[in-house]
Amino acid sequence: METDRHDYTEVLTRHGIRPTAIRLLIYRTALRFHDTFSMAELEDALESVDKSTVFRTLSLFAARHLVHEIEDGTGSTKYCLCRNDHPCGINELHCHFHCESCHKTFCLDHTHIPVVRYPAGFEVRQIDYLLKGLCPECRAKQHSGSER
Amino acid sequence: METDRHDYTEVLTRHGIRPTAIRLLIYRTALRFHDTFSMAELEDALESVDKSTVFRTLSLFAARHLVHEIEDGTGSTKYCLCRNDHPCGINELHCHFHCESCHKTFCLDHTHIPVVRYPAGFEVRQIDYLLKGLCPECRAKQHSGSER
DNA sequence: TGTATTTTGCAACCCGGTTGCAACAAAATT
DNA sequence: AATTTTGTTGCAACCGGGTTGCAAAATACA
Repeated sequence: METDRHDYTEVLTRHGIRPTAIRLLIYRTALRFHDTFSMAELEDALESVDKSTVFRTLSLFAARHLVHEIEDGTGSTKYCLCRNDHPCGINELHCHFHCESCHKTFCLDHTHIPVVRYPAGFEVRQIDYLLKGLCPECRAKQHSGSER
Repeated sequence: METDRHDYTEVLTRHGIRPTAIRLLIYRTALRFHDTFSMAELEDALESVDKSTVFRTLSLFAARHLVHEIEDGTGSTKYCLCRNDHPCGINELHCHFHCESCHKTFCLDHTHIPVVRYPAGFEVRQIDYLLKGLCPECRAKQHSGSER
């Protein structure tokens, strides 16, 4: 839980976001999550920031391609920091994995989304690829249990 | 808007679902949608059935693999009838396309989801592949307009 | 036909997300 | 530096899709 004192002003400005104190704080806090996080989780980690501010900040970050939004089927949007410093092209997107047991959603950073051939006429701007099942931990737990 | 009088009792029973009058009605109504539909759309098409019943019926259908649930990022779950008469394997799933302009979600029935190589330890049970962008109609409209 | 079980409708609720507005802070202007 | 303008934040209220408890109705079963 060490506090990151590095200054990310430049990161925000590069994305066309005004680096207010709260935005920098939110960005620093988001960095602590290595996989995805929800608005609520970020809110908890922040304590003193209002939920509407967190919401608006994440929306802004998403619009400026600083975070990705992920629908993992739980009904609550997840976010993850984009490690690229430019808007991700279709070929740079990575897959996500949602564990149906512990409900964590993982970034498979090294697993790129394969682009399918789709019918003519459609214009694709974004792709989501979501695997669902059991994460390694939950799988181990399950097997060690009643071996069902 | 013709009414389908065919009897789908057998379809439901084959999936382990008791064929009550309402469930048959809901199934027949769902058949009228060629792409995906939301709970609300189905409710409208049904008129006289309560929303909780529609909800519980769709949940049951989904649990019994009679419909697929699709998260298209709008926050409202979409459904589509599964045309297979057995639970779809990982290799039988199809992609979906969500239009960011008209907000319709299409089934790309003939575009199967490519299965990626994922890190060891994960157990995959389900995959969602969602393309987002403009559907052919909206794309045409946009181009014919101010040609921006 | 009477009893047990399941399904349905109604109403109320939950909760993540979203918005209007006033207070506040930062930036631009004089 | 003081003032005006613009953008940001917190608060509270709201919205809407989804979900649940419960009693009534329908269905299965003895």
